[in-house]
Amino acid sequence: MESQFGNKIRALRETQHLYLRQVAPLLEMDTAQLSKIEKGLRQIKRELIPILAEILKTDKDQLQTLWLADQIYAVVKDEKFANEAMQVADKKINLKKKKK
Amino acid sequence: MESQFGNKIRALRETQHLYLRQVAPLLEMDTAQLSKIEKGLRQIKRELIPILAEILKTDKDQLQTLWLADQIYAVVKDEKFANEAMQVADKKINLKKKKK
DNA sequence: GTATATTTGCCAATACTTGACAAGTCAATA
DNA sequence: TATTGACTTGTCAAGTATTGGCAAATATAC
Repeated sequence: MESQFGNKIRALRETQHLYLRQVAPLLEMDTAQLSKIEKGLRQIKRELIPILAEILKTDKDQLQTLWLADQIYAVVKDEKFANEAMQVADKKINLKKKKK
Repeated sequence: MESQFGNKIRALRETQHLYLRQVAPLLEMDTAQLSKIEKGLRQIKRELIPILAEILKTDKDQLQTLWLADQIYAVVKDEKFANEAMQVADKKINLKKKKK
């Protein structure tokens, strides 16, 4: 259930001695929600990531990457052919990139 | 919108000269639904894949892998850091495997 | 034209996710 | 041991998203 994204933002928040109570309102949510997000029980909305990156003075691209990795992981985690499927998906992504 | 899974099962169905009308009822759906699945406009339920594999006399693991690749692709397709995120996710999957 | 195969559009029904709040735990400390 | 502050958990209505089923449209062949 735990998420890399959640772990990361919790670590960042804690090293900066910020409380949920301080961060949550900046994201227009309550502490319960943010707590769940940090523990991987809820998804943060994608559009809040850049805002959060700013609050936590960190790189938004890295946060976005972690967030996306969690999404992927959620899809493949119990799948026997996760690796194979990732390869297939990867091939398609890179084909797409070439096209541009 | 098109899917690798959909393309595959359509190809298999056609080479075997089967009609939607023949296959759909075996999956307890109507032709419209199966048509949409083949075109990638709908998801097939995961548990139907083995049944479909049998109908189409093909390897269920391969179908499952394609299906999963489509799921992954749907998550990452418009993401700038798709590749990086896949790497991160991959690492986590393989960690998990080691644990067992 | 008719017949058969497939596709499309719609929308009610279902399933899934979220937001909001209240009540809970835990740790520190008066 | 009562109080306070930080965080967590549970619940559930409200909000979103997805699906199933049907009817109508289109396509192809004869």
